Amino acid sequence: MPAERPIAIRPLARAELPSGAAALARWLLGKTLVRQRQDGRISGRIVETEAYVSGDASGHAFKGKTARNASLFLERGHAYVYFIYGCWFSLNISAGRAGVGTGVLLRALEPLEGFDLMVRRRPGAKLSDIARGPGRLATALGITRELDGLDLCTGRGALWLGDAVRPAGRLRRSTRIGISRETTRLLRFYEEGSPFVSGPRGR
DNA sequence: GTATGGATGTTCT
DNA sequence: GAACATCCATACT
Repeated sequence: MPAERPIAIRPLARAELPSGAAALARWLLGKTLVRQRQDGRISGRIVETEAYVSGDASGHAFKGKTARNASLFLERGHAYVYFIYGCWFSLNISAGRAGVGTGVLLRALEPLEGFDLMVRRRPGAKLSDIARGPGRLATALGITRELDGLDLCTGRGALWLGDAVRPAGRLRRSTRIGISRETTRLLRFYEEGSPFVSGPRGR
């Protein structure tokens, strides 16, 4: 809901982030993503993530480092933004040591601040749909390639990670969505019962 | 409520 | 030329 004043959000330091995509993906649930724009601040609780682990055939880093996926090979806590299906951006967070190539896809947010700013980019969307799904999340927050490679552990700037403002609920896991390889691995994590999670009612 | 298919651009074969 | 970590409108039950 739109807050009159900014919520107090404590920035996360890199040392706090677990290393490894699966560990980071679980740990990020309940944490806060903050998008600072000219016209104000957008923030949300992370309620759904997917891990793309090292050596994972469905991960973009699988075939090695290229110009496109270079940000996945940065030390954990950096943004990897890519363009997909000709229409959408997706936001990932690198999860390993420098040079490894692993990350966490952010799939859905529960809005905390800046709902009006999100609606401006996704006219007509309901609160519960505004950042439900990776493409919608990126659109609602105005995330584009410009943010690719950004360090999210600075506590300031255009995009950064903050601590949970409310503890994460019960954690659930499932197979990942929208991939054609390594489809049986349980590397999608989400908060149980959250209406802000993508997919048909849990899974 | 679910199912289907089109749109769109970048990357890599 | 194909595949792609998706979304939305439309057409159904």
